[in-house]
Amino acid sequence: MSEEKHETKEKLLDAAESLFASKGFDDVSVRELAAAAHVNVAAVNYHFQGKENLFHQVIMRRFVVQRDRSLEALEEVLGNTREKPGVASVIKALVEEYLKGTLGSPGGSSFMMLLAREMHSRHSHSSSAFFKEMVMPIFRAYSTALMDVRPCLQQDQINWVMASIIGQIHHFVARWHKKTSFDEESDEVQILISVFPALGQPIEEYIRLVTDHITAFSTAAIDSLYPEVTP
Amino acid sequence: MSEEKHETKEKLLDAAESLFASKGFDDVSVRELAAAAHVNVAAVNYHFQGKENLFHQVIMRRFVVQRDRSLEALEEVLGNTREKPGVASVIKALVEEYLKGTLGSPGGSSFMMLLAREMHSRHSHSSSAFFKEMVMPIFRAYSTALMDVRPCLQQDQINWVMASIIGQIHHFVARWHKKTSFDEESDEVQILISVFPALGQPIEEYIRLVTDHITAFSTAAIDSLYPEVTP
DNA sequence: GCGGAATTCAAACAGTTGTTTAATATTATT
DNA sequence: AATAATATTAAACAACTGTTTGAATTCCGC
Repeated sequence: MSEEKHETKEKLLDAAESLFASKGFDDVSVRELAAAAHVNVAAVNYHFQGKENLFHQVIMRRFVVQRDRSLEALEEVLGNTREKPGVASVIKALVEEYLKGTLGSPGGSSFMMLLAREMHSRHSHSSSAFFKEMVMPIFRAYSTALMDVRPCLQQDQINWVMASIIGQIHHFVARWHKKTSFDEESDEVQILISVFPALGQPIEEYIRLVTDHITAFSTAAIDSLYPEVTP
Repeated sequence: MSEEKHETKEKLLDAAESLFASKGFDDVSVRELAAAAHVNVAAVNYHFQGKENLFHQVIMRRFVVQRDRSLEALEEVLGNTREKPGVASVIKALVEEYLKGTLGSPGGSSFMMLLAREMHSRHSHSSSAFFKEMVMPIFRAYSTALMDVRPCLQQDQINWVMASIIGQIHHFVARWHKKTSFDEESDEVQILISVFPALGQPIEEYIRLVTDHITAFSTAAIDSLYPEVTP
């Protein structure tokens, strides 16, 4: 056969990624995972050591690429020597890369929602490691970038601003997730779209609109609250 | 006895509110609920018709007061005839009342996180009704209020702005929830506090700081993007 | 092709889940 | 006080959970 080398271990990871994303950790049984991967039930405990660990590895495999893409996008903006980057370009890089990573691939939004959901639950597993290795690097990189392009910003002020931006991003991701994970014709989704027409657009356009809004909104706030000191 | 009239139905509702809030829907068993309410297991199916419905009624009972408080707070601001209210006062009312309602009472943050979590899950039950009766009224009331105090704002622009504000609110609620629902001494919480010192404050101070920040941040953005047309 | 390790498999395990049953107790009505 | 409606109870139900077992199979270096 062609791709016979798809080991059961990877078949499980793939099936798990898709299933966990769409139904959450608790609502996927080990048997369901095994069936979707065309694999025996015991495989989950043989290759990984239990359902929890499988979940854990699924999360890691996916989020590592998101982290690296975010950091690369920032470097690209900062390394653009043609013109000195401003607050807007840093924010735009953060928002755009995050949205592309989360909403760009199929099931991406579900996956990020799942992550958010599971991070606030008693499955503390090594969520601390996840936090330190995945979340913090992005946070720090963009914080220092902001400090570079707007030197008058205090660390304290940056933390508040970053929180506001990330809060907005999550919210718009959640909105898209709600639209796609529910029945498109359902009552609730209809109302949601009617009150927020951007949701009716295709995903690329939605990403563009949201990126532009968050960037404009946040940049305006920063420029107004912490204006650049003119030399 | 004094308050003997505590029917099992209400005892169950009380116990369920507390338990659901701290552990989520799936992680609370019917037997656990019954035990906490000092009531027989079957009571949950006799008085309500299954666990799902009990959960549903718990949510409603709690959120109705939150909705009414939010609407009252807005009326109070708008009815203040001493001086014409501005964008800032409307936003402040929205943020402050929401934070007080969610973080003010014990287990409040858990409850709102639970709500957010469960709304994006296959428990579609009549979440549509919840959306229409609880979320939309608040959304509409504050939208029209914003339009009143800043007439040049288009409906479309208001929707974007409201999304940004609500996104920020949820994020700060989620941060507090994470701090309180985890072990205070845990690795992750320590990092979180170190990177965001406001979390180390008592809850009243946290609410005040967050309210002021979101209000200032969002007002600055609105004033800059959609300035008042001077007559 | 043989032998030993690595993998797959059906079956069983030990719990827990939400819900139902049928008997009992309580309350309200006549 | 007797009757009917309502509540409460312990026990059982059937279905599902994640995990383990031990035999059967496949793989791979020799």
